[in-house]
Amino acid sequence: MSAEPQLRGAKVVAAILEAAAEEISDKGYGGLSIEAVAERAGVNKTTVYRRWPTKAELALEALAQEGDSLFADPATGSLEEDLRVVARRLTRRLRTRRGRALYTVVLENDAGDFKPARSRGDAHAIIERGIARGELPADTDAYFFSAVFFGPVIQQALFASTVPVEAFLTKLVTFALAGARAMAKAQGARGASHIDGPTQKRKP
Amino acid sequence: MSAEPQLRGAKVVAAILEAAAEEISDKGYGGLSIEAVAERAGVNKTTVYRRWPTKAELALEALAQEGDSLFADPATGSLEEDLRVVARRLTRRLRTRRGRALYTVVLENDAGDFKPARSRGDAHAIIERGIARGELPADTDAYFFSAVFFGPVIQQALFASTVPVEAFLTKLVTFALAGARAMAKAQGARGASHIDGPTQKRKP
Amino acid sequence: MSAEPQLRGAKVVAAILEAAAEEISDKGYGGLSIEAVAERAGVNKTTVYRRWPTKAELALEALAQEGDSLFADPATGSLEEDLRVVARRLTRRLRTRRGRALYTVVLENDAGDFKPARSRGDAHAIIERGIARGELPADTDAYFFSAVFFGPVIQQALFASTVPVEAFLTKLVTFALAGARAMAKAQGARGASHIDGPTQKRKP
Amino acid sequence: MSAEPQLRGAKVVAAILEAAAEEISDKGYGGLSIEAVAERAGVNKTTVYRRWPTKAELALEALAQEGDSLFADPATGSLEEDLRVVARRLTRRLRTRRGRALYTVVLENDAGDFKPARSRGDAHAIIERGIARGELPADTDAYFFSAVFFGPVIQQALFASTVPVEAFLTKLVTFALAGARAMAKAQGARGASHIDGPTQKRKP
DNA sequence: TGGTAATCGAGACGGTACGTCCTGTCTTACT
DNA sequence: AGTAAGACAGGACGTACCGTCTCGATTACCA
Repeated sequence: MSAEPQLRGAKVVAAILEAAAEEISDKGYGGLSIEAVAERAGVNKTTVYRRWPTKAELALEALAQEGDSLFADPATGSLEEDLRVVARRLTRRLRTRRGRALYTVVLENDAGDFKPARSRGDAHAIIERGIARGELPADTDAYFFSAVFFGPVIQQALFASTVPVEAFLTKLVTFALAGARAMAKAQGARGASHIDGPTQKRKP
Repeated sequence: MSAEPQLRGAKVVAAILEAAAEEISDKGYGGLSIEAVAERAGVNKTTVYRRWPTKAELALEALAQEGDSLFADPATGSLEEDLRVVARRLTRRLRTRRGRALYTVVLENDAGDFKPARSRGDAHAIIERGIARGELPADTDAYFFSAVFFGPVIQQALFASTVPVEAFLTKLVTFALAGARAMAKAQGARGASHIDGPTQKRKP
Repeated sequence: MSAEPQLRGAKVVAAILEAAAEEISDKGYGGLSIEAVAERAGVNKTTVYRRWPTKAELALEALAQEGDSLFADPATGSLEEDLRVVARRLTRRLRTRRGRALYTVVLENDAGDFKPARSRGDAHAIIERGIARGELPADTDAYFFSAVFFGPVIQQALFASTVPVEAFLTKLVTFALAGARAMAKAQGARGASHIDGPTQKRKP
Repeated sequence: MSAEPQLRGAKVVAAILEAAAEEISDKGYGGLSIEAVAERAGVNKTTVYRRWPTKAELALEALAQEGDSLFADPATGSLEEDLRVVARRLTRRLRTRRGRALYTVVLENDAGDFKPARSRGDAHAIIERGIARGELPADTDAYFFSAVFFGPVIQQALFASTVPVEAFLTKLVTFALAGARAMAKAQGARGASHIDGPTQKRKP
C-alpha cells in the first residue's frame, strides 16, 4: 500500500520554494542567496543544493510556483478590454521585484526557452477568442500578435523610466488592432509566423 | 622600485572602463567583479572604488563608452529598410553578453532613467525622416512608434527562445507601418504620447 | 534488478576492513573518511556505522588485520641479529602511512591500551630467547628491555628528520646489551619492571 | 620615522596563535578547526588562512610559542638527577593534549625536520655537562645518548597504556648510564653518531 | 515452502567545517 | 593629492563528511 512516498521531501521542497520566492520579493534575484533561502526555509544549505544546483534553477522553480493568474481569462467580452486588463496586470507585476526577477534570470543566463515565453503562450487564448469573435482577422497569427502587443508593454514596464500609463495602453490596443487588420487586408494569409513557441506545431 | 609606473588620472579611468567592458563581455554583468576589473586594468581596487561606488555605475559608464553606432543613420532611403537595418543591428547586439548587460543593470537596479531609454531616443531621427518622406502620417508620435516597433524586437532578442528571424522583421515592419497609418486615418491626432523620453516634458 | 548482489555478514566485514586499510594506505588516518571506505567497499555508509561507531575503531580493526609478521621470529641464532632484523622491519613499516596510522590513532584518542603496546609484547619472545641463550643476564626484565630497545627505534622512525640508519641500529644494539649486562652486574635483581603489558600482572 | 609597522598585524597574529594554542589544549590537534580559532581570536577566517595555509602550519607555530622551558637546565648538580627531572617534565607534558599535539602533527604530515627533533637538541647541553663532570665517558655521543634516553620516555608517555612511573625512570637512568659507560669501554671512540640533528655539523 | 526477521542499499536530512572569492573599508607609504 | 599595496571584517560560495534517519529490497532462517 504505497502511502505517500517522499512525504518529508515534499514538505521540504515546498518550504524552500516558498522561502526562495519570499527572498526574491525582498531582495530581488540579484540579492538572492542560497544560504538565506536555506535559513528562511529552516533547512540545511546542502538540501537546497541537492535539488537545485544553481541559483537560477531554484529561482525559476520558485517563480513558477504561481503567476498563472496573469493571463487568466478577463472575460470582459471585448478583445480590446481583455488586452487592456492583461496588460495592466502585466505592468503591475513587472513593477515588482519578484515580477522582474524572472526576466533577470533569463537575462543573466542565456536560457531563452522559458517561463516568460511560455506564459506569453497563455495569451494566445485571449487572442484566439478575439479572432473567434471577429475582432481580429481570421488569419491573424496569434504568436505574432502576442509578441507585437505585449512586447512594448513589457519593454516599457521593465526598462523605461516612465510607467506606461493608461493612455499608452489605449493607444497600443488601437494600434495593434489596426495593424493586424490592415496587414490582413494588405497581404492576405502569409504562412506561419516565424516566432515559434517552445515546441508546439502550428496548425494550418 | 616598482616596475610599472603608476597610471594617473584620465589614463586610469580609461584603463578601468576598458577593463570593465572586457570583463562584461567575458562574464556578463552578473559575473563582473571589481577585483577582476582592477587587476585587469593594472590598477588598485581602491582606485576603482574611489570613482565608482557601485558595480552598476561602473558598468553603465563602461557600457556607455560606445554603442552609439546602433542608431546611426542607415540612410537606405526607405523607412522600412532603415527600420530593418537598425532592428538587425539591435538583435545582433542583444545576442551578445555585453549587449544584454545594459538591460541586466537596469533590471537589477530599479533605475529606469537609463541608456536603453535614452538610446531609443536616437531612433527618433530615423522615424522623423520617415515622416518627412511621407512614409508615415504627419501626426505620428515618434516616441510611441519607436516603442511599438523596437519593443517587440528587444523583447524577442532578450527573452525569446527563438531568434527573431528576418521573416519576423519583415512582418513587424509591415505591421507597424500599417498600424500607424490606420491609426492616423481612424482617429486623427489623439494627443501626445504618454511614453516620455528621459526627462523632457511633452507639450500638448 | 540490482546488478551486484548484496554482500552479507562476514563478507561485508571483510570488504569494509580491506577498504579501510587501503584508504589508510592511500591517505593516512587523517584522510580516512567513512564515506570513502563505504564506497570503496561497495557498501552503504550505514552498514559501516552499524558496526564501527567510530573512525578510530574501524581503523584499529582494519590495521589489526595483519602486522603480526613484524615480530615473527627472525631465527638468526643471535639476539643481536634478531634485534637488528626486527628493528629494520619496524623502521621500514613506520615509514609507511599505514604503519604510522596506528600511532596516529593512539595519539588522537587517548587510548593507550592498544596494538602498539600489545605488539611490543610479541617482542618478548625474542628477548627471552636471548636470555635463554645467555646473551642477556638471567634477571633481565623483558618488558623493560623491549621498551628501552624499541623505544628509540620507533622514536627515530616516527619523529626524526633523519632515518635511523644501520649504524644507529648497530650502536643501539651494542648499547642496549651493554646496558642490560652492566645493570645486572651493578645492581642485581631489582624487582619487577614498572612498565606493564596490556593487562597481565608481572610476577616477582 | 618608521613607527611600528604591522602593529595591527602583530596583534592579530598573537591573538590567532594564542587562540590556536587554546583550541588545541581543549580539543587536541584532531579537533582543531580554523573557524573556531578565528572566532576565538575575534578575527576573520580569511585572516587566518592568509598567514597559515595549513592547519599543520598554524598548529606548529602556535605550539612553538613556548615549550622552551622543557629542557631548561635543572641544575641539580648530578646528571642522573638532571635526566630524571627533564624526563618527568617531558612525561607530564606528554600527558597533555597540547603536548601530544606536536607529535600528532608530525605523524599526520610526514614532516620530520621539526620541533620535536629540534627541542631534543636542547637536551644536549645537559648531557654535555654530564660529560664535562665526568659522569659520562668523554667520547659519548650526545645525540645518540639523547635518542636512547628520551626515546623510551616519549614512547611510554605517548603510546603505552601505563604511565612510566618513577621506578621506570630510575631504571632507565641507570640503564642508560651503564650502557654508555660499557660501550665506551668496549669499543672506544667509534666516530660520529648517525643520527644527525637538523643541519648542524658535528665537531671532532 | 512460505513467512518472518535480520540485514542491507538508497539516499534525504541537519549539521559543521572546509577553503575560496569578493565586498567595501581602512592604514601606510610612495611619488 | 592620487595612488599602490595590502590587511582586515564580513558574507556567501559550493563541497565534503559527519552521523541519523526512513524506506524498501533482499536474503536467510525457521516454522
